[in-house]
Amino acid sequence: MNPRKKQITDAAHRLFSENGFAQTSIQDILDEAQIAKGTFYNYFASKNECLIAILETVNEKAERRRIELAQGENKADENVLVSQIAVRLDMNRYHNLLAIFGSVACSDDNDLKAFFKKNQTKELNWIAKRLVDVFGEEEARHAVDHAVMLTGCIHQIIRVWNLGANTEMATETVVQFALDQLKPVIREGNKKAFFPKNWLDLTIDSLSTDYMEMKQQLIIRLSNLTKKLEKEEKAKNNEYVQFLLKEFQSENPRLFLLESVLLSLKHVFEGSSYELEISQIVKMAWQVLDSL
Amino acid sequence: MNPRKKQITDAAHRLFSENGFAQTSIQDILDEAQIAKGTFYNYFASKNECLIAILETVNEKAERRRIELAQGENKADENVLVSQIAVRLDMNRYHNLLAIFGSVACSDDNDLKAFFKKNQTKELNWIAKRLVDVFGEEEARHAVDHAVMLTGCIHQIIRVWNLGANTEMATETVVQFALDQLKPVIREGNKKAFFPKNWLDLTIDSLSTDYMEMKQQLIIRLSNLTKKLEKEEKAKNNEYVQFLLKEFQSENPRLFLLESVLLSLKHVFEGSSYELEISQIVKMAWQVLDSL
DNA sequence: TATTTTTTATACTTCAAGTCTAAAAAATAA
DNA sequence: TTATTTTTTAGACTTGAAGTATAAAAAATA
Repeated sequence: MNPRKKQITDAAHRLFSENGFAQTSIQDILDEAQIAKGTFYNYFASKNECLIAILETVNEKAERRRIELAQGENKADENVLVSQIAVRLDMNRYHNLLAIFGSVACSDDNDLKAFFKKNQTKELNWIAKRLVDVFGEEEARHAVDHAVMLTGCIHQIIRVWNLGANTEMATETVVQFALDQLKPVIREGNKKAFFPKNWLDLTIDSLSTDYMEMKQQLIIRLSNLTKKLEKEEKAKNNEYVQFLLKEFQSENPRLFLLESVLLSLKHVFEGSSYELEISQIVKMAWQVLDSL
Repeated sequence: MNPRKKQITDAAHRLFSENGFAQTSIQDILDEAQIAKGTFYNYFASKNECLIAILETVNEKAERRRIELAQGENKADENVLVSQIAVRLDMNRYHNLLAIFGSVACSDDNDLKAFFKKNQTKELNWIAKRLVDVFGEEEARHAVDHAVMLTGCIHQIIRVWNLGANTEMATETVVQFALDQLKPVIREGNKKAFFPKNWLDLTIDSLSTDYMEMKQQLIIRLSNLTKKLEKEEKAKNNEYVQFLLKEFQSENPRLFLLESVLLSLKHVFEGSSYELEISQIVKMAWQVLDSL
């Protein structure tokens, strides 16, 4: 990273950790980093952008540490997983990020929101994958469900702990406890999954903020869907999808038509097994429409 | 509630729901409620106070609804519990409160923080109690653990669902799923509990913002502790506790002494079974010290 | 009707975010 | 080295929201 940029993020990082994100003004950062206002705005458009830069370095650090922890170990070793998960919690705590994660929900900055969404999705995906490593292939279909529950438990335990205690609980203890508790759930394999297959992958697709790219992905998903519907000979429902596909691909998509068809689409697929996929597609489509 | 106050909170409530808490300026509220700035500040010292007033009415509504749902039903009926838990989630969703809960973490308003802490503690306590209703007395020792995990799972599932879908998931479905998943955990009774006995009650004690009251509670807890230590003949450790008790009760507590003893206290009890209780007491004590 | 309380309109202060500019300093090219 | 370009600086300026202050009007109460 550009040394001046680093000088700024370092200063901001110190202040955010010590005093909190919302409590730190840009002026504070300027004073701490000993730079002029113009310089700051030369590198960042806002405090939020500066925060993203910081969080990215923290992410990289966490990722490296996780790789280190796995080095030379058996990837099915539960203890490795526990300490790997704890790495991120420790990072959060060390950098006082919990408070920041809170402030983000209140911010209406779309970039920042997208950043956090992407992060969370990545983290869950990673944990799901590792659960399969540890608990075997038969875990695959439920891995996302379990990753979600595991992280939910861990965070809530930490939150509640902090309600009443001022000592810090060792993160590994929490992770280990949550995992132990959930083991009977994980082992009980014959259950119906909550989240649809590939839920997180599909989610990631819709996280792009580049509308051209998003449109491409939308078209891909629509054409996949239409193929699937063709196979199942659901011609009636397929009409809608094919229409959307054609219209989105055309030179000048007619907005009013797309809007109208999107509105009906959800109703058409209500109750079908495609309901969820449709819901994601519709969401993406509206975003693309906004950009047209 | 005073009709004018209600007029203001109603307007604010509308705006918070529609546009979000952070996005609503006080001026917006004045316009919506058709009142002058002075009137607003006549009833609330800040936007946060206004928010608390709103949340209190929502709380009451949720509480009433839960009582209704239990009317004439068997309190051990799992389905009642599920819909009772869902009540609050529906409230949150209906009033768009999730975003608000986020913004609170970023606020440095102590009253607001205390309010949320108290709310969360109450909710967990309530769920823990109800878990005992449904799963029997043998659940008592683990009820808090399970309440924490259950709420953690529920919230995380909803969060992740909202990452990728734009349809709203029926809250009862989520609650039912989480509860079903956790049943093997709940039924496996012979585990070590994570949260100490009465954790939440103890936590509630430390939520008061009235320092006099807090001091009284601190004294009560110290004297309980010293009695317990006496029974166990831990004279050495008891010296510290008894000293603190006497000093806090004295007319003019010597701050420097208290500070110094509090610092050692944690080390003295490190590793003992009192570690957690001590940690809470120390936390309270520091708050009381701040007020002296 | 007289008095007190509440409400209003408006001006004011404070504070932080962010823009703009002209000059100084530093980096780079010739 | 000198000339040119880029980066940095200091500080003035705009905007917008929070919150304070005040005197007059309106409403409630005695």
